[in-house]
This record gives sequence, C-alpha cells and structure tokens, in this order.
Amino acid sequence: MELVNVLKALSDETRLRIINLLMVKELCVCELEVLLGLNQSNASRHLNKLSSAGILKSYKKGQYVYYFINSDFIEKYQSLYETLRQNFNKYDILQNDINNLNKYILSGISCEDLKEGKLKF
Amino acid sequence: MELVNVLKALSDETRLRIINLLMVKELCVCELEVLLGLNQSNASRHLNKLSSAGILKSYKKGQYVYYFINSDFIEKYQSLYETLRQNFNKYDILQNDINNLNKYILSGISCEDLKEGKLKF
DNA sequence: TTATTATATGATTAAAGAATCATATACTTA
DNA sequence: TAAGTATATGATTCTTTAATCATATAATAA
Repeated sequence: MELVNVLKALSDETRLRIINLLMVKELCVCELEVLLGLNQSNASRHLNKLSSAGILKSYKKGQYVYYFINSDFIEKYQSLYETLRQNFNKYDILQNDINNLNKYILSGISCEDLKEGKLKF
Repeated sequence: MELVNVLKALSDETRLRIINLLMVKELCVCELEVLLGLNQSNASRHLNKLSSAGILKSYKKGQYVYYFINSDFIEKYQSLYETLRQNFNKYDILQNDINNLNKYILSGISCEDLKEGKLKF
C-alpha cells in the first residue's frame, strides 16, 4: 500500500526535521547537513527515502542538489500535510531548527561558509 | 516525538486493516483474528502497539477484550484521521475487509461461531 | 589537468520491528 | 472444581531500517 510507504517515510524524527525545514524553503544537502547536524551519507539516505516515497523532489544546480517538497504530494495528501504543519508547531526541536534556518537565511552567508562553521547554532 | 510514535504505529498494513475495521465498529481480538486471518499472538501485539500509541482503547467484557478507536486520538489528530478515512477507500484489500465484516454483522452469528469457521471469506 | 567539493551508493554493522511458539492469566461454563 | 476459551506476554527468530565507513561520480575551481 502506497499509504504505508508514505507513513513509513514520515515515521522518523530526522526526516520530519528535514520536511519541517523544507516547508520554509528548498535546501541543498549540505545545508541540511549543517542545520541538522547530520553526516553526509546519512543526510543523503534520508532524502532518498523521502524522495522515493514521493514526498520530496530535487534538482541539480551546479554541484548542489536542492530538495523541496513535492507539490503533487501536498495535493494528494492534503490532510496529511496539514497534520504535519499543525503538529510541527508543538515540538521545540523543530522550532529550534526553524530558528537556525532563519539565522542562516538572514546572515546572507553562502552554503560553503555555512559548512565551514561560520555560523554558531 | 509523540507524532513519530503515532506515525510508526500507523506504518503497517495489518494495523491499518485493523483501524479500517474499527472505524465501522468496535471488535474483540478474536473477531479481528478471523476477519484479518491473523494468529492470536500477532493480533494481540498489533493491538497493543496501536493502544500504546494512543490510537485505540479497549475494555473487557467477560472473557473478551473489545478494541475501539480512541476518541481523544480522533480529536487530537483530526486531519490525520481524515487522511486515513480518505485513503482507505482506495485499497481493495481494505474494501474487502469491510465486506467481510458486513457479512459477519449481517449474519448475526456469534463471535464463537465466527471463530469456528461458520462463515466463509 | 589536478585538486577539491557535493552528492550518491555499496558494504557492513547495529538497532528496531514483526512473526511465531510456548506459556501464563483470567474468565466462563460444565 | 475442572476443563475450555480469550487474551497477553516472555523468548526466539527473521526481517527491516538506520548509521557509518569507504568509495565512486560529477561538477567546480585552481
């Protein structure tokens, strides 16, 4: 059942943290690595799992791969998406991730600088 | 995160089949066993998982334990519940389970007779 | 072209989850 | 009270998933 695959893809804290950030804006793998404290391989695998379930899509821009929430998913699973949006407000860790993302966006620094630790979280 | 636990509990075909039936009416363990072709231990464990996540509740009536959907869950996770309701229509296996349940209800036979195989699915 | 960087993925290990068998408990009925 | 039935749960095995390390590929920059 496709529904089971979608629910499985969502049943992981790290992946919910990824979706939470991508609800704000599309991000490349290395941005997610730094913002969420993941190692490269792990980040890539979680993104792959979400993509396989149809929840994310991605495109390549130079050496970077940007991930974003698949609008077909939002449309097809409207109420599930709504569930996520509503519940994400409730968790401090997710709020904190958003704060860090905002700090990063406002800082105007590049993806490379982010990775070099030019921002403290 | 509680949300992860809830999603995990839902990420299993057998458990979705259980919820699908309980959306129609509360059922005891042995009814679910027969209707879904589960063995006793397995049925009990899946029900336990759903209960632990707050999705089901149960009460004992004689030697039977009846499980039903926790109204607190429906209220708290309204849009998630809605997702389930909407998606359950899409899967033949779930429709078939409902048909069997209706056959059972209409037959008027007892839980014991059901278990003895007096109805063919 | 060479070195560097971003990403993906094979292989391995570790951890979690599901299925099954055996058994315990509690209730019912003879 | 004894036998039978419904349910739960310990112990075990099997399967799935997650994390990690190492390496491959593709793009960029020197």
